Amino acid sequence: MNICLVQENYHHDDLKSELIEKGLKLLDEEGYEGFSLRKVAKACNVSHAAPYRHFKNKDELILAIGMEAMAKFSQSLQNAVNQYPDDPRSQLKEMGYSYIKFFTENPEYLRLIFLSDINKRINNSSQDSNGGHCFADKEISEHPFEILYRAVERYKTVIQSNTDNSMDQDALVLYCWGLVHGISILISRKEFPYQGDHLELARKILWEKAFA
Amino acid sequence: MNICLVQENYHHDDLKSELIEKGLKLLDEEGYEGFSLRKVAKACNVSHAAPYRHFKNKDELILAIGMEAMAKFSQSLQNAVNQYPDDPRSQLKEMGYSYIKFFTENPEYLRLIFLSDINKRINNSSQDSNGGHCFADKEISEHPFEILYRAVERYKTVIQSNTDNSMDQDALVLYCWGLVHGISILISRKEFPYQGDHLELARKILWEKAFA
DNA sequence: CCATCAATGTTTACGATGTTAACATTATTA
DNA sequence: TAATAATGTTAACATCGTAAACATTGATGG
Repeated sequence: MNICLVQENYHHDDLKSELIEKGLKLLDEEGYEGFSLRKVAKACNVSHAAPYRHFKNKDELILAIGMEAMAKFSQSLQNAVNQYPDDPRSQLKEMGYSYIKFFTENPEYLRLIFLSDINKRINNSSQDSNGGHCFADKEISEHPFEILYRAVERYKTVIQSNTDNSMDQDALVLYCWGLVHGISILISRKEFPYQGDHLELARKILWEKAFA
Repeated sequence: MNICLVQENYHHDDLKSELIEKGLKLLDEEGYEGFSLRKVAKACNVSHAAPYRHFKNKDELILAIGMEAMAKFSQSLQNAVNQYPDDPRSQLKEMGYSYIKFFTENPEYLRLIFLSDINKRINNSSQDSNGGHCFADKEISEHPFEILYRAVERYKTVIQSNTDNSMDQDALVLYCWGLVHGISILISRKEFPYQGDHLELARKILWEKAFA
């Protein structure tokens, strides 16, 4: 009955992955508050203590789910950059737009990343041992922040050759990151009252003002 | 023993206020995760079911606490504006700085406002009946968003007379709000890696770039 | 091929929590 | 002063995270 290419685990073929997958689904359906270990276990047809064989506790499972979301996020940002191989300014614009679009389309991911301390955990573990290029055991390109950071670096060379803008790198990164992060949150959480296409408005801001 | 000017309630003089007050304290001390109705009740020397006489459920208490925080926040923004009675640009700069400073100094408030759906609740209730100038039964000046919105309005008249900046009001508000909101979150949650005075960096961004 | 063992899943139990219902007490008021 | 509404308490229940004891299964070495 159970056809599976990679029979990594026995009893339940790769329960670990299924917990993450079903957990992400539960998170989407019931939101962060409605999320519980026991529900995830039930969704996997498994006793409520089974997850403890794969995750130290609830936070560890949420962290793993967050890694999954973060990987998709990184991929989305990287795709945006790749659209403009030789145009740092457009790279940054498109990446900013993707940033906002991602969280607008996945509001629960935003909650997840905000609530769990994923970012801090990732930053810590990346300093530890593996040079910062690994999300737990999930093979992944990069931390979203690194993608953004380097995009800003390239952007900086462009705007400095044109105008004599003297913002240093740190300030510029905080400016760019803060802007897209804040807009993402306001739109995603529907805190910005506006009758119209929020994403279009955001796009206009990035293209015509912030990163123009 | 119990000396109190306003004996609003009997058994326990004004338990409702004390629940909010002790709740805010608990939130500061133990964070959002460590917050529980029963702990708050215990902090007030009251049975764990007593809060239900004053709040429909846990969320309602958290909402009330959030209102309290929001009122402080509004006050902080208003103070910033008042520093520059006749200079819209400086008003916006100073308000943006206060915005960031407030959340940097009260990280738990940020979590609170983010986690509870305070903003949405306020927006809804402000459309209902009272014209948007009331936080539940807490008398308060204004919703922080309104203060910001009107500051941007005034700012807009200034920048349009100087340059021919054609951003419409909505875009400009989202730009300003998103920027300070995002920077607040990144700094408050220590997600922005920087060895230096974060607040100074933020101030520089607002003064020399974003709202210059 | 079988015995051992580690990996994985189950059952049971415990304490904390949110919530409700039934009851008790106090302040207000008719 | 009696009735009533407001407020607080106690008891109970379901859910939850977590841990310990136990069971089962797949892998491994003789």
